[in-house]
Amino acid sequence: MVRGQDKAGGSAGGSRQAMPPPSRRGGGGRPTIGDVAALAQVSKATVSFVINDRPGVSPQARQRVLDAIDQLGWQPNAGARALSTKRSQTLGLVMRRPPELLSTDPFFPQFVAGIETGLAPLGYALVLQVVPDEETERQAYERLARDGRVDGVFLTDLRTDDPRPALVTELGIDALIVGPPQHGGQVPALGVDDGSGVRRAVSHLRSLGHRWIGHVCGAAGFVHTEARCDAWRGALADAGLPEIPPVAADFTGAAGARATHQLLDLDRPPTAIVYANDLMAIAGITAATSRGLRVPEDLSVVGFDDIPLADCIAPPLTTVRQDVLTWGRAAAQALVSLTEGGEFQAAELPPVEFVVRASTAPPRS
Amino acid sequence: MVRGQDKAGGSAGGSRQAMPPPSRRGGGGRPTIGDVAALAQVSKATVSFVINDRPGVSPQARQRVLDAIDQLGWQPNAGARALSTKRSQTLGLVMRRPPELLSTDPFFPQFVAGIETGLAPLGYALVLQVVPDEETERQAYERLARDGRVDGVFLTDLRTDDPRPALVTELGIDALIVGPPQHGGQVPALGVDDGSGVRRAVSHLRSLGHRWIGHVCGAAGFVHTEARCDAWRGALADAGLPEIPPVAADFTGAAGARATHQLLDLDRPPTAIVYANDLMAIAGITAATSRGLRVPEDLSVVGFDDIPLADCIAPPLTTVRQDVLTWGRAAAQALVSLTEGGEFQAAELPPVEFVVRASTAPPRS
DNA sequence: GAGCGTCATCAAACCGGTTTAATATCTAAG
DNA sequence: CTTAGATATTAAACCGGTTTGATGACGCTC
Repeated sequence: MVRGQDKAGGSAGGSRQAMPPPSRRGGGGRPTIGDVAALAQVSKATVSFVINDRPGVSPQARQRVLDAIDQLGWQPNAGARALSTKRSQTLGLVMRRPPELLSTDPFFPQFVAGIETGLAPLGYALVLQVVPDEETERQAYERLARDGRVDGVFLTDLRTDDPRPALVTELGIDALIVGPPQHGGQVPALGVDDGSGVRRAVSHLRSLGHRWIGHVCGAAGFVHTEARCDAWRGALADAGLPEIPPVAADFTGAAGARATHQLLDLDRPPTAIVYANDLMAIAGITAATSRGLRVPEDLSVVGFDDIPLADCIAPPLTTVRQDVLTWGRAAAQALVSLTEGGEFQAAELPPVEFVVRASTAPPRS
Repeated sequence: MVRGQDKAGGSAGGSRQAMPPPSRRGGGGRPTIGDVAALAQVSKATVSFVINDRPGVSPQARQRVLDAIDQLGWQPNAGARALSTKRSQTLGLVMRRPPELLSTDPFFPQFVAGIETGLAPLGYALVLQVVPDEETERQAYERLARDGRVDGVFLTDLRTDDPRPALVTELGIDALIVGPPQHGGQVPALGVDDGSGVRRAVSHLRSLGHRWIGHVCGAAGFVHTEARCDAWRGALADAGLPEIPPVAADFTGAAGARATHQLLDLDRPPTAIVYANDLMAIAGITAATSRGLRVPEDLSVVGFDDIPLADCIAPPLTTVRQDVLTWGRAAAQALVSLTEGGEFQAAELPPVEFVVRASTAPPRS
């Protein structure tokens, strides 16, 4: 296919007449500097001068170029990226999270390491972005997609009504949701069954004799938080146990302690509590201990994650362990195969592991 | 400067005579497919076929190309990267660490987040690699440098006699050491004074009345481990306190517990222990408690890092907090300015903060 | 020995911004 | 009115791999 090369011939200058708009490339291709130049009726060089803020451009031409850029939604392709192949051999991971909260989460580093072990043998690289809010997040994905820096992106920490599945579909970039499949199902997903861990915890506690079990869930609005909460309700119902309303927290130690006190302040406090992560569980143990309760004699505690510290505290924490490393590796392989062949087959992930330590025991009475 | 374009004219085939080797580009430029083609006396296309394992190349030509590639140390530039500018607007971070150990470290995610907050406003991206061993690490840097994927790299977790400063100098890529300046001083460095935190800890314990203080240091071979150990010795000497030989550990909870028992098994056990990180300190508290000691009444404990959990355990951990986020941001800005202007001026970093909580108290007697 | 098919080889075009060098236009001075 | 100088403008080359289309060499058959 022939594409118009710069401005059509004829004497420069003179009167500028309206021309039929040059044909845009069809389909999903992003606009180019040539498209902008054609639309603005200038040369590519002038467009380049404008976007690089170089002198030698008349205000009129500059404005036409700016308008054209705006109209086409164009932005310079980072370094005529991955020039011939159109493939950058690079995947993107955007984390939306307040930076100061990142270190509370054992998931992130493990998952990144897992991605890397999956990507390295395939010759792929990973570009990482950490953004503070939704607006920045959106911009990050748009930039990543438009300048062709990545062949595909991971979507983590999906929220209920998350705009990103629609966004990546609109941008036309390959994406993989890290977590359970979404309702719409537009974007492929790869995730372990969060619920099975919770069910294992409930069944463990029930077999110990617990009948009155509380739950401290994670930050509201996250898909996996809802999933775990639902699983908890389901597990209780299946076991024929009564339900204490789950207490909302946000994965931080402070919130975990607060939620624990809230549960223990009930007229009939639970004999066991399942937490949505280890950090809150450990804070919960400390909170319970400070009230004179002994763990596990007076209160059984189950965490989630199996952070390295879970084994180092007193009592060692009974918890749910996910093989995040393997998960990350599988996700990497799945996304690469998606961007290369278009085919996606959900890999088999190892099931969550239930690690029984010493923070759970039969209830007192 | 004119560069030889493909094979010089003349009829193809026929006798192959030795030609004077085509002039290589001078200086720091990496060799190109054209250089390889000229040296192998084939066209660029043939080289491309060879390196892409496509059919249609005679064994002889293939071998000559492979030899030429080998001789020049050439590898294909990833996508004619950052084509005109020669700048990828991307920085690289290579973490050499067993993937399963990554989540023990609060430094990594915080630092990455800090880099990102520094990089995002400048329009830079970060590519991340996690490698398991030194060989892979070296390869990672070489690839990153040769295919021009990054403009510069961060060097973290520097070891004594680390090969990387020499490596990046040899590869001719900009680099920034994250940590105290190195002896050679070839590569600029940006780091907080690890020692001051240790000195603060010792001075705090001394003012409480402790005279017999132990130290559990981190994994051997790391520059910052040595720095903290040296600082500890210096602080003891300055304070006129006797020195218990520091116990080597490796930053894991298990090692922290082991080292703690080792210190408490001494004929005259210390009344306070300073740990090289919080994880070991918390494991140490648990170990001491399991021996019937109370913290802080019978043993004072000081950690390092101020992980989110430090505040959630009993007793809350007295520890040294570094502003890793700010550090990462400053490192990002410094490395960008280095790659862009060549100038490096060490930014001012906030000093470490000493957080007094409840794991330290005056000694018993 | 002409005709055909196969295979190795390479010149040239291409990807999309950047930069150079040359041209066109305009103003001010002579 | 001519000319020098400044300014606006753009065609073309360039960066470095990839791919195409064409050419040439060779072996085989009739």
